[in-house]
Amino acid sequence: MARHLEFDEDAVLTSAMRAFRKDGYQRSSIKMLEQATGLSSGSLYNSFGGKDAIFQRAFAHYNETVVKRRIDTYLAGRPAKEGLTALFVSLLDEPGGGSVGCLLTNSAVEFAGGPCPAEADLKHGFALLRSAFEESLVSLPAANAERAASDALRLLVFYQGLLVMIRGGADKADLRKVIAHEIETIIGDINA
Amino acid sequence: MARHLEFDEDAVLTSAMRAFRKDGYQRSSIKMLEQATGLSSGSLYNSFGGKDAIFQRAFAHYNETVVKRRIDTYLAGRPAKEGLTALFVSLLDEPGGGSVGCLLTNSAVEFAGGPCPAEADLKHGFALLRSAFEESLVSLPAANAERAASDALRLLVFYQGLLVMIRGGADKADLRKVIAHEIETIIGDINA
DNA sequence: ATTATTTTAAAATTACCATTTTAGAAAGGG
DNA sequence: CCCTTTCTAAAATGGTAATTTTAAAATAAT
Repeated sequence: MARHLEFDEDAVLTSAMRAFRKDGYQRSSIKMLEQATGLSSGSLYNSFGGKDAIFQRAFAHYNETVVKRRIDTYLAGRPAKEGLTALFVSLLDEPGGGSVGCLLTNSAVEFAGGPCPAEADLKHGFALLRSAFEESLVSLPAANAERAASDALRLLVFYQGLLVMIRGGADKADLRKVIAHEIETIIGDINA
Repeated sequence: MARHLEFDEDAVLTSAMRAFRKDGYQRSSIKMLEQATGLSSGSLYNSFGGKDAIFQRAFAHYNETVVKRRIDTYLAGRPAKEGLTALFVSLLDEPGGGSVGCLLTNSAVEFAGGPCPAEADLKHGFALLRSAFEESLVSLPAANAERAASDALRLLVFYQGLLVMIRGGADKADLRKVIAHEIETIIGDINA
């Protein structure tokens, strides 16, 4: 047989993920991925197959780590209002002021013209968030299943818009107020 | 003196705008812009200066035509609820099912890492929408100026999120329901 | 220790991109 | 009618992209 891989795949995917989050798929060149991961292009191609494949793996890694952790940290076993507010506010306070970027938002926009190399992961990421929002909402005492499903999508729309406006340079304090209003009215409406 | 321009600048900007909306700045190569506009690269460079300049001009054109027309068509002299609903729903029904894309959304995301060649136009486009939303909301009988300003940003966040989710392939009927709920609660809240 | 096999690094390849240059065609003032 | 200016088209340039190939280093079973 032969030797083992010399690098930690998880660490490489995390680095690649960071590059894609910050600069998008197209602007992240192989050269930048070499610098970000510490691997040479030869190793990257040998280990993953190509840029598309690296992106796909990094995207899956994003869903499994960033998205799921975010859901777990803020929503799991917490009252809906408190958890959702904390989750949305946390988007404002990301290291670098949200400048890391959301792979879901970025990819939905970047690949709107054609197919995304991680199409399934994109859909899956959206579904993860939507289900988590829905689960949080149905836990409310006065919850209605059908309405929770619709409001979960509404929160997802709001979530994506928030990330766009953060990237667009909107004022953080203003957005904080907007988050409070949005969540209050959605939950207030359910309880009404 | 010398001869005149042989093409219609407005028509060229409209074509370039369409290309940028559909494929973004980076993916719209000069070759594609040649095909879209019918001009050769020589003429494009001679007339506009370069890709950045074409983008900037196309962006300004987008604000002046698409954004302003949209505001005028749906919000001018109409009750807030009716106008805003019509405006947001119209995003779903764009030719190609919203696949043309919004230059504001796309650019905010595409240029989040660095500077946008049309930075001022990007800010201006956001401001146009935000002011229009605000104006629509302050016209409500029970309006409060401060709250209207905040709710206008909230609508802008929602607007951007909607465009992301349209590009991300969300179900149109579901989004229609979400739009109705969002506008109803914002306006209901003001009247309450 | 040898050898087969894989990893790695670096150079080579191929393609495309933005831009410039060059050469030629088309005005409009004199 | 001519000649300068500006427009257009096409080829040329320089850079960078993704990927492949080549060669060397490393490893693990025999």
